[in-house]
Amino acid sequence: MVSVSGLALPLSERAVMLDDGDSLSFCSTCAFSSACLAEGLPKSKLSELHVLVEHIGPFHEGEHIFHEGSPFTAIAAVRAGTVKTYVTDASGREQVHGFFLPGEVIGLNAISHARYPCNAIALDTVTLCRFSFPAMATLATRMPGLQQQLFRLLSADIGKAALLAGDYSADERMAAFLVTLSRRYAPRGYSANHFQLTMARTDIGNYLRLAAETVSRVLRRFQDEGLVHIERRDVELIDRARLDAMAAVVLRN
Amino acid sequence: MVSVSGLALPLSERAVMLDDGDSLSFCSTCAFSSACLAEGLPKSKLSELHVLVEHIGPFHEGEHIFHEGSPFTAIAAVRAGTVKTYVTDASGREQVHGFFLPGEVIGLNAISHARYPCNAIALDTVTLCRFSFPAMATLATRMPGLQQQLFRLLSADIGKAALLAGDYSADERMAAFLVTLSRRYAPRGYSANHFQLTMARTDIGNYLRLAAETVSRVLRRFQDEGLVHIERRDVELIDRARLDAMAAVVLRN
DNA sequence: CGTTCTTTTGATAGCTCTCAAGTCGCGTGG
DNA sequence: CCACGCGACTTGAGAGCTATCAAAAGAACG
Repeated sequence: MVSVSGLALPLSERAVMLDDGDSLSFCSTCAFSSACLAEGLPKSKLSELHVLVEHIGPFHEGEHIFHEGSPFTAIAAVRAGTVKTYVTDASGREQVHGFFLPGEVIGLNAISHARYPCNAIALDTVTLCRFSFPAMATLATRMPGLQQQLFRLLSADIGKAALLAGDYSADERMAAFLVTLSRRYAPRGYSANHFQLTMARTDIGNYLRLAAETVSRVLRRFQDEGLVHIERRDVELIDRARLDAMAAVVLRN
Repeated sequence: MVSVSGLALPLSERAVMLDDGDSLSFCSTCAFSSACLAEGLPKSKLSELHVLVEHIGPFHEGEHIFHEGSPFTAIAAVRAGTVKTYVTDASGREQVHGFFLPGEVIGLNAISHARYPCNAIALDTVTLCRFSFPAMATLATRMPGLQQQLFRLLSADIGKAALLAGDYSADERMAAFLVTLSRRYAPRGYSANHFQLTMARTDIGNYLRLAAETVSRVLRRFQDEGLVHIERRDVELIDRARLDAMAAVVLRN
């Protein structure tokens, strides 16, 4: 829980990484790819965007990327690893807001209050692309495509937050969770039906608003019913059709 | 449920209202006021923004303002009345996403998919300020203040959606609902502790993810405990301190 | 190889939902 | 003006889903 001293504001203070040579293969799957890699844009503008980007990390499991209440300076795209965002309520219980996989953007909900409204922590080894938000907003006035992309990202996050707000059964929530993970992993080159959970059962429960025990029981039953095969954090989706059907109630498709 | 023919796309098709002379007193409480009324801006730019605005309505109780799946063209600020946004799930049950009071903005969650992801319906007589979004985005590239305002509005909506997603008791949800209404009415010139509910118990339940009967019971108990005085849709907050305390669990302040 | 955390499994309790009936208010029409 | 009818709201009883408490099994780590 306690952050390592000196890393209290890591998203703004961390040393920039040397180029690891993997930029391009990552960028093509990132949420900013259409802006970063836009082929129709003049090279001068593209380089302006790339100048904004700082590769930071690695953050190790349990390290915080930002804390609730810290001044907002930057958003960041996940390059590698998984980030969990969460808040701790009055009674000390954790409420997980979301998990962010490679290519996804953290910090968007901090714009309105100029402070991060939640904590962000690395669930495994995480590297990030950091974008100074003031600089990015300024650039967006000259790059309508970038502005559009930011509007779209923000708007999409409104919808994501609304999804889990519905009153669904434990089964529906769990199915939606698994299917969503699959749909986010697949386009990034991971297997759609076989992946590793990077978060604990407790985290899943705090995200889905279920007790960790309920998570365990539902997964057990899903396995008994032939929907999935699960061993520790290794997940294989077996009956994808039925899972999709259960998840559809939540995901609306 | 069925929209009056010819009004299927009212937000984009409705006739523009004549100026009712009340623009300024409304605008000062609207979410765009800082942009619309910005005093530091050149008059040329201000007039550009005002040109974007179309006053539309009135919509009467039960009339739809937009439908789920309709092409997204515009966002709108509520001028008068209350708007409810909702979706209907597979089993035919309504999930209310939010209530929008005068000064608040609807349609922001439609940007990412270029379609409205939910329905919007008037709970009483509603008038709106319509903003063509493409035009507004274009203007935002020349008005950094407007762009900032849009980013902030979008970002704030992410947080609003996340609030109700937590697992709170019926009492906490209801207290948060009442306190939030009060806090939104007050700065718009309404009484902070005495106001009318514009929505049915059913709507409140579908918003808070409670059965309508539970809403009724909780309100009854709040009254028995001296927290509020309620008669039909007339609400008076009595013990504001205790209500705030209960709501704080949800609202995080 | 012991310690610790994670996960699983079981038993019980509790909150809220569902079903059902009854009350109230309001608009309509006689 | 009043009776009627419909929808909104209230109130009660019982069931169900999930949380909580408790304990044990299993994996990870030094």
